[in-house]
Amino acid sequence: MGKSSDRKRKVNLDSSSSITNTTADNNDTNDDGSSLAKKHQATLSARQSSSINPWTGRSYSSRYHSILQTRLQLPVYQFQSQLLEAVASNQIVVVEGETGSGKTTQIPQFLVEVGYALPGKTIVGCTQPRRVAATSIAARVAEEMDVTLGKTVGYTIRFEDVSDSESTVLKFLTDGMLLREAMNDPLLSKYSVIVLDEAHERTLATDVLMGLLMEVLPKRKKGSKFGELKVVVMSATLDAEKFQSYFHGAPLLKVPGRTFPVEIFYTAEPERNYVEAAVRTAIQIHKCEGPGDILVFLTGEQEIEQACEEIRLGAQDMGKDAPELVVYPLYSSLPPAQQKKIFTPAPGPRVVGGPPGRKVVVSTNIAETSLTIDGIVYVIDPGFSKQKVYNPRIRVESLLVSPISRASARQRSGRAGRTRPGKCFRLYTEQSFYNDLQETTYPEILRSKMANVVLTLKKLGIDDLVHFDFMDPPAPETLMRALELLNYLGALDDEGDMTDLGRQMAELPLDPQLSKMLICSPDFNCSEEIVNIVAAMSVPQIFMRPRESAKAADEAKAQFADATSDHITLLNAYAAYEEVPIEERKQWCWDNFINDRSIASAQNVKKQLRNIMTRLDIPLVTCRGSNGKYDTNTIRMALTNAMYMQVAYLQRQGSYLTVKDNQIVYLHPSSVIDGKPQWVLFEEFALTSKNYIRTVTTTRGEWLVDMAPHYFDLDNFPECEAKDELILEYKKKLRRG
DNA sequence: GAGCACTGC
Repeated sequence: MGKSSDRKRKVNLDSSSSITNTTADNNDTNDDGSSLAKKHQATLSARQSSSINPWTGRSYSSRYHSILQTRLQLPVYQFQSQLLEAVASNQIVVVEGETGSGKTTQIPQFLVEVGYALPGKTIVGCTQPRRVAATSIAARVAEEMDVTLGKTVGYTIRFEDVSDSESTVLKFLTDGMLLREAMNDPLLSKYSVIVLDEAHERTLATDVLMGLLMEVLPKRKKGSKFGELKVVVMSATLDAEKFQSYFHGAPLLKVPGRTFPVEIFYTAEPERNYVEAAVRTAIQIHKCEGPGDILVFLTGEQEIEQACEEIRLGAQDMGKDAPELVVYPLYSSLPPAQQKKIFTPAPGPRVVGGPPGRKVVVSTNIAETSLTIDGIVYVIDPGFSKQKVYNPRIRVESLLVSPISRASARQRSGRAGRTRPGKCFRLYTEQSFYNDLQETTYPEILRSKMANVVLTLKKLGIDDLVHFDFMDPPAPETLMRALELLNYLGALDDEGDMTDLGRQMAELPLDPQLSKMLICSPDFNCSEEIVNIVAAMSVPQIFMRPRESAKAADEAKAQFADATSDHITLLNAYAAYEEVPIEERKQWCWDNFINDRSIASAQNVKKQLRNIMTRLDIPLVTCRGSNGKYDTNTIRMALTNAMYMQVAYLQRQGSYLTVKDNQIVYLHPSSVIDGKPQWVLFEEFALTSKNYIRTVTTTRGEWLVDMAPHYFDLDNFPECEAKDELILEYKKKLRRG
């Protein structure tokens, strides 16, 4: 885009509105922060007294003015000029804002109002960890600015881009989406300001973005090719200082929130059974405390359903005269209709003038950040949640019930004070709170496999991973494992440089093994089948198995079963679903114990993958014969080709031993695999009552020897039939030359 | 013979 067209746009903008561009140009090199801020202030005053909306050129609606009145009450308004001054004179500013401060909706607006964005040229971007947040905040802000969603204000999430390159000046997007954009535009050239919201959550994407910004900011100083890039990092209280020091002493602005005090109670003694204690406490509150709803935090579906049942029974025991108590479970795999029930108001009194009823929500961590329930006055916090842990030694990611952090505990108790003063009952001792709990939850980057992150960073042009400035650097062993895997997959060469295959893999929104599987699948003549398998594996569990109808569910699944492969079973179910007419699909899913939300999102993923495949020139070919049957051998070969490092072999005792790590594992009972094959490859470990491997496909020694001769170290193999078979295959291979 | 916390591309 030439300079003259830029100038023209600017002129157009200026003539149709009162927006002036004091900083976005980066031409005002003589200005210091405070004079810029004064200009901003003048601009804002002009704006606020105007009756014409500069973004639309139309008069403001009456709704705009009424919303403006409430906006002006938000605590963040007191800090508007301070913030703008800090942003004007610094590249990075850290904002610490409590809930209710209004920072998320207002700060991005302050920035566009003073001209940081130029329509069609630069925009202000604001990241969110979750899609719902990105879409709902964008909608709210569009309403506040009295503009059309998708024009002046927009959002971008996976599968959905509601923004416009010509007119959008403020865009909300998920942190993962911004990372994707960075892969094609490493200097983030279309952004003039990036607001990283909810940075304290420390999602994988936020952490990578922060490290990336540390590299990008020196290249986006004033006067650089794409102009100056500003960054506003927004965090909840407590760890803002950590962000400040990470960003080399960037100014820190503290914005107070607006919440009510919450009284904290601890138990005198540690509780042995936290579910039972939580149930007891809920009943106790119902008996003894004033009106107000209760929120109970537990760790998983089963625990929650059990606790709900016990609380209902406890309430029944109180008799018909006690006020009514309604109990709702809440976890993510619950159908949306049932999730919405938590918002139904608590029941009224049983008799006119009597004490009102009460609502109890028993929830996973979803209620800690993702969902806010109004009217909660009491919180019960047993102090646990399920957390992902990664063990690089055995290369296993698993879910473990673990103690929460003090930051989480404070977040949970805060849920009691959103509408009025509340109480929080922590089912552990005060001593335990201070001595046993960690201050903050380990960031996700320290609990995850790094293969995908490493691939992303390489694609972003960052070669020196060892010196990449992570806020919390992952363990060297975790990085080593990632580099090793990517080398095995052929994404990185022996020097650690990205290969053409690696570049293609980075384009796909998948784990590296799955990317490789998809890219190489045409070699096995089955990319149509592999894209279905990969899509079905990228979504939550498709086969449902409710405890009360386990047998029927197993029978339904058996119709799709392929005795050699859980992966192909998944493929059969998915392919059957696609054959069903759209209007009958919901019923079909119900009849066949298929999770309809899940399989529908698999279809979305597939659509996206096929678009990328077209772009990368990966042909779509099928191994389906004229009889409609798959050549399952070639599918299993395609699986083996990408997953030979996740292989286990049968031992005499009937258990399996993983190659390289020598872990004893067992076939998961949900597997449809027939008998005990010699060689299996597996998708995941499930560390529960035993070390299970889940989603398993039988493979063959000869394929492994063909596809991954370098991977198998026969000298260190225990004596077993699998080894004998492998040796035989090697000999055959030698003879073949 | 069993259990998927929560996100995201």
